[in-house]
Amino acid sequence: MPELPEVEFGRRQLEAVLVGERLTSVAVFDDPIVFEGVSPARVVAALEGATVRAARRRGKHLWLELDRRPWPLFHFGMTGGFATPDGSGLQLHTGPALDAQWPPRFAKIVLETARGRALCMTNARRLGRIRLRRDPLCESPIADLGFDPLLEPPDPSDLYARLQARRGMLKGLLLDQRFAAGVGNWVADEVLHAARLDPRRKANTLGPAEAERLAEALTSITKKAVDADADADRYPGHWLFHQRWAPAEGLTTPAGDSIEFLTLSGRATAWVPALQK
DNA sequence: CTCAGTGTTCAGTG
DNA sequence: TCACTGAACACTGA
Repeated sequence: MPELPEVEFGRRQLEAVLVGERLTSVAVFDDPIVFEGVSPARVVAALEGATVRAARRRGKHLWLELDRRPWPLFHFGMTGGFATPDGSGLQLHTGPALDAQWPPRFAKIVLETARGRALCMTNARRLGRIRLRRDPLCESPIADLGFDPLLEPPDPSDLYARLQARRGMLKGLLLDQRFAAGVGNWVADEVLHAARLDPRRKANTLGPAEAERLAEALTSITKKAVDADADADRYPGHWLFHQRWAPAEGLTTPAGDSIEFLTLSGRATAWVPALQK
């Protein structure tokens, strides 16, 4: 998915549909990959009858706080999202848009509540994971995450110090979840675009002023995307986002600067050489 | 048929 | 051990 903005959208879905509700029916689709070998029976036993207290997010990870443990964790990998029977929900890379079909294609788990609400997680490419943890913040994988730009806006001088200790390219560093949690491929490019930094720059070559621009961009880009409900149509028109998905036709920004496309740190990368140094 | 792809992990290297 | 790179994973849709 699903990067920080889309995952936060998912958290709000969980909150709106499930918080305060008792889970009366849990249907699990047998998938040893998505469930990491945890048996369907164990997942059902953990959730059925429990009441949802809260929906939390850190980086690209989501979890539900229940009135008993363990708690379920959700990670989407590169595809999927949550869906409800009314056909709403944000689905990424799952092919056809949600339709009347329920549960939808690629459903991995369906949760139903005592008051008749329902929510389902889909995951077409099976790179996502559903896990059970007793204390998510203190256990892998969430315990290994770096700062979340929304939950813990980085202090510019702290960020500068951490950049000094890194020799790799900014692009690769931003994608490292132990460095900054929730930054994915398009967010990384958008942040570097906003901070006017070349994605190939080595982290330890940045000056304090550049580190400050990076810190500011990390919070402002993620905040704006979340405020727009991860709806690309509501993202500011000058964002690189609008051009990066169609390189063939969008080789320049609205301002007329050319956009460069290259694979960096193994990911498709877009930037504007005239602006990003 | 081939290939890219909004993520993560692991093996290999320095 | 750490930091970094690139391949692998699994699957859909163009």
